[in-house]
Amino acid sequence: MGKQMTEMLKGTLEGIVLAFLTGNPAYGYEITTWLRSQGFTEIAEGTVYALLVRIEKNGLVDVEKRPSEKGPPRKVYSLNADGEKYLEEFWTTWGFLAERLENLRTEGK
Amino acid sequence: MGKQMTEMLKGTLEGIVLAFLTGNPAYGYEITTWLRSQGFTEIAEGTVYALLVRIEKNGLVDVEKRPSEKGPPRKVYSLNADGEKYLEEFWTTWGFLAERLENLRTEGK
DNA sequence: AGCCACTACTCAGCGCTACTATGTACCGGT
DNA sequence: ACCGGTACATAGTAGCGCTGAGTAGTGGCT
Repeated sequence: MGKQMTEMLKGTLEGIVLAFLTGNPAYGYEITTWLRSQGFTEIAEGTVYALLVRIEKNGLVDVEKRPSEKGPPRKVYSLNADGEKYLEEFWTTWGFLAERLENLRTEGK
Repeated sequence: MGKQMTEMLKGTLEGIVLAFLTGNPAYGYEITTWLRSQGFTEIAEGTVYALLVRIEKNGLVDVEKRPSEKGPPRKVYSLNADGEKYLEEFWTTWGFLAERLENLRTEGK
């Protein structure tokens, strides 16, 4: 993956996943597949699982184990109240940053 | 500083500084002051100087030492050809990310 | 003279996140 | 028996921004 993208994903990947989870419970493998379909073709599986462990530990998601038709049981993650609040803050932070950068890109300075 | 902002700045702060430097040579203290005026009130001085050392080492900027009216001599940084190229790639990367996030925010998924 | 504020740069050590690389495990088709 | 697809896990690494401290020069105030 490009080094720039790797660095830029820090902080944003978490928001992306939480946003995807909004009203849409999903499991790790599914999230990875979705990310790839969105153009994040080089995001490693391990990265996603590590992120899921983290947001679970931080209490942003609820987890439910479900048997799979194929392969090992799935861990289905869904956004809880704390996660929604955290996601709101994420959008605020990102909104500020995006606005500043958009200004820089268009105006020059 | 908010933890989310800290993480999100990784990768983007560099681009912000490089963008500021476009056609506008500046020194560390000046850049710090400008960042604060842009709303990045909590970015530490040390962070900026470390970033400047890094982009200099990576050959993205040229440096010129100039005496100051007040205080120690200034190190004035200006974007060079490699820096401009790097900045272009930054905008491409950021553009992709911003588009994906904007979709997520508005559409839902 | 002594003190303080502002200007200006430096550096060691830390925390966090994404990546790399590898391993485990279940199932179906051939 | 083997392979490919599904599904999860984890130890170790690299990179970036932050913390906290230090060094130095200038000018103003008392």
